[in-house]
Amino acid sequence: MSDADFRPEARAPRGFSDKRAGDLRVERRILDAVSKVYERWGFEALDTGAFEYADALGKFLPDSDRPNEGVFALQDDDEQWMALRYDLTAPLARFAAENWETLPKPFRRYAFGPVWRNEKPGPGRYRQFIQCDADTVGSARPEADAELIAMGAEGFEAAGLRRGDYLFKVNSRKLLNGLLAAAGVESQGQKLGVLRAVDKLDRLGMDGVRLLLGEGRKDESGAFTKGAGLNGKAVEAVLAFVQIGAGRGDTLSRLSDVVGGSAEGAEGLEELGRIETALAGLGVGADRAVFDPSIVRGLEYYTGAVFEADLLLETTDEKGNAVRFGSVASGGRYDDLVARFTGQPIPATGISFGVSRLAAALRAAGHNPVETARGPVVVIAFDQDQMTAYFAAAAELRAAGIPAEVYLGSSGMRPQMKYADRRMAPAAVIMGGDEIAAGTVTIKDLDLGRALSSQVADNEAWRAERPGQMTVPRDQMVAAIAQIIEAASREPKP
RNA sequence: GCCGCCUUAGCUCAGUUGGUUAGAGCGCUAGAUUGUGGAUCUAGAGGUCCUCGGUUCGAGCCCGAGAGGUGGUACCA
Repeated sequence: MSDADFRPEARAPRGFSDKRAGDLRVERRILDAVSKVYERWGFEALDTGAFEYADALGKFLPDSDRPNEGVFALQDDDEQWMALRYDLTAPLARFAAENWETLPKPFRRYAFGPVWRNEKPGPGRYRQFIQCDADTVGSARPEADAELIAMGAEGFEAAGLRRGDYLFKVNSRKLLNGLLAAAGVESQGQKLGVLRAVDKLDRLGMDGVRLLLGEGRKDESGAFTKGAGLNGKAVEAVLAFVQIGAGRGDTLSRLSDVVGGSAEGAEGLEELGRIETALAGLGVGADRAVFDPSIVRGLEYYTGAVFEADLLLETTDEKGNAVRFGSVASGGRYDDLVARFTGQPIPATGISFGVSRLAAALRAAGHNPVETARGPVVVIAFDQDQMTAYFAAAAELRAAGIPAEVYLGSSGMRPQMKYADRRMAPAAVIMGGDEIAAGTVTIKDLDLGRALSSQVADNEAWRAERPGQMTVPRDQMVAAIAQIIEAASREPKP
């Protein structure tokens, strides 16, 4: 095949999705609402570039053998590795370290934008997606954690969720660490294994987690997952811990019986107590945030409080099957991340909204149905010699704040009407020879026609009736169309 | 990464034990209707049957490998 014969297949790379007007509107509305909440709480906006030097991103460093493991990386012309950011936290840690001397401390910033992960895509799992984060750098106070939780709850409601649709679950890494220390578990590998096992509680149940805490577990397909290798006593201690149950003050007092004995556990408990006090002051009750020892988050870097928000509302896909969205917001305390750069320990805590996932969840729940985006008023290009008049009419509409366009295809009138219909235009403007000679315009209320069309079976009658059509003096065009649009926004569409 | 299932028109799918020119519905384009959207009728366009290799006189169908999708599992900063 010669080069000239080659035809590329028109397709988006897997894991990357095209978003049309309806999707974008939902997404922007969420970003806008959540950003406003963040600003109201005193977080300043920060935008950093899509790329970071790879060594700033942390654990998953690209190298020449496997440059794109986990991230999308490339080598700059000075041979330094750069990679697309995989979250907004690593760039913040870099920025905070770089500018620490001059920043007001604690530094409170929010950021939103796409992040990229080079991993296997799946349904609802993309290689590019949008996050919206808020972080406080330079405060070790548990109240900073509590504030993020309360603000996250406010963010959900601003984005369109109702109270009761979501629930924050809060825990502290220090509790489990203290418990494991008291049980004699020291190895980092074992601790990580415990985190991963507990993280699967909702899926595998208590028995599955028990196996994963001990020797390991064989799943239905026969694959074997190696366990954390705890002894029987330690396994039962962890299971007793995660079964304490979710709640507020009651949960804290039950927790104190189990982990109060160890120094780190007592410290974690004291911090959760201060979070409880702060949440109470902020008016966040048990209907919006609870303590739940089974929430651990898989990530290694968390050092203290961890939390995530689940959606409680019922959602179904196109086929009516129930869909469970994972957590749509999550976060926690990471006191060591900035120290990677500065050597100085700088405490930090943050929350991250999964905007794309929240948008999908809102749609699935039918809260914010993605309506077909409203199109512009279409000025029919009836007579090529009158284009000046058409552009003038469109300009006049735009000046009045009404989206409008002149049809710029090459088809006749019928396809132009079809075009206006398909764009969901509220109205079409017709200026043929008759109208121009008489100093009038014909305006067609397309919504009215849409509503009437179901009752008309025969095309003769449909055409003769000219539903929703009126002819008005040219200088009343804008007013007439404004009236049509105003009526459309008041009445629900058919 | 590992295991199962799937891949035929833009979409949803049918396609007989392996047999001539691969079909349907929806959608799309045009006409009926030279200045009018929907419905109806008529006509039309649209296919490397995922790819490569093998078996066979003959493969959409059988065999092997690969790719993509999907469900589970592992990982997930």
